[in-house]
Amino acid sequence: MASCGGAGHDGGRSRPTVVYDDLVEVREHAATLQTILQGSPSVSAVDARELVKGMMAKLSSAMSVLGATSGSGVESSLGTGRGPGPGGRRKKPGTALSGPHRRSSSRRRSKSPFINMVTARTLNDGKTWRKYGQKYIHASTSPRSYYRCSHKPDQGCQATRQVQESDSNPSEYIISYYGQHTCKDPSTFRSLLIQGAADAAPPADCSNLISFQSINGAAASTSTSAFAHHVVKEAVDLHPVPYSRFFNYSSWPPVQEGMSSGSLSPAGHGKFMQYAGGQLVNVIGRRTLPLTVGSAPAEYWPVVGAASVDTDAGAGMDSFPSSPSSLGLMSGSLGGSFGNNIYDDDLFDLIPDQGRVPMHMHACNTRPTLHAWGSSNIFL
DNA sequence: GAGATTTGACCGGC
DNA sequence: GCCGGTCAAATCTC
Repeated sequence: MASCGGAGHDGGRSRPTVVYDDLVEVREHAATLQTILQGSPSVSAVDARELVKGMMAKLSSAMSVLGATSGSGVESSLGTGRGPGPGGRRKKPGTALSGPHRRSSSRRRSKSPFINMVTARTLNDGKTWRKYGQKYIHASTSPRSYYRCSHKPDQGCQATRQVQESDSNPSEYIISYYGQHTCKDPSTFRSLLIQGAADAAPPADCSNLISFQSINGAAASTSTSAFAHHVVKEAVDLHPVPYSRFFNYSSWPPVQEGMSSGSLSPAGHGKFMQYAGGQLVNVIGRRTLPLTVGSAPAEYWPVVGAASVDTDAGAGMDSFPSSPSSLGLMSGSLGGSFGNNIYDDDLFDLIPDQGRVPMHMHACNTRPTLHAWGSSNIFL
């Protein structure tokens, strides 16, 4: 009964132990791969392939374990929180809910599916949220705040998010999103656009949109691109759907000196934007191969720096195109293939171009562009 | 007064 | 029994 937590998995190891061990191993492999990608001649592509294979297997194992707990497990070690915001109740009288106030209906409903987790510098992501709870969770020095969409009462929007201060960087928040916005708030206009543009039947699972385009837009003809292709193919082979939906290859091994760096834009020195969880995520990487599969917190990829979001009190969402359509993609190469899958929102990759525009984009003065979703893109 | 936040209690899953 | 997610009254801000 009480010990049913994970005894059935992997020789009696507890579930957290299994996951942790697997992830540690993946991290080690990733580090090795980083070395390979940085041009170590002593390791062949075959070795890299084997490493990737091992990583995929471990990740699959970890995910299968986490899958049972759906969402709650992916944020196991979130950091510290932040004190309550301005306003609100100052003190609580000694009222205790008793007798007539006691609630009888079920309080714990099935949790909305985990959508995404991002690191942000502000809590404003362009959506309107209503805080409904705050709690100090176990082993955490600061509270976790619970928000639901403000439009839940009137439109039944089931989107929720959990906010906690980043452990590594107190100025940042780790935000986990659950459930998809179904409200028609202007802030979710992008979703409506996507919906409207979905005339053409999308692939069965658009969340598996992948781009192998190199970050500077150059042809993906290097061995690195080939490798990237292989990485994703491995992922697909091993984990057709959930894998790609869970992991974000945007942060995949930084491709550095090894690739055709000559054409790399000085301005494109490693930051690019990604749309994640309804937010524009400023992925702080280096010459990262913008290989994107689904959505997932960048921190799952230890090779690259943390992702962060800066919408700065909403200004970011106001001044920055918040959807593929607003970037002119709906009628472009994307066509109608950007479907109405609820995960599609997370599927486009934004990278800086060399141009500079007065667009509000934290730590990135470059003009965001989308990858040329063309023949190099694959629907899985 | 309306809407948002705070916070202790409640409740279900593990 | 513990822990985390949610409820809802009390309270605050505008």
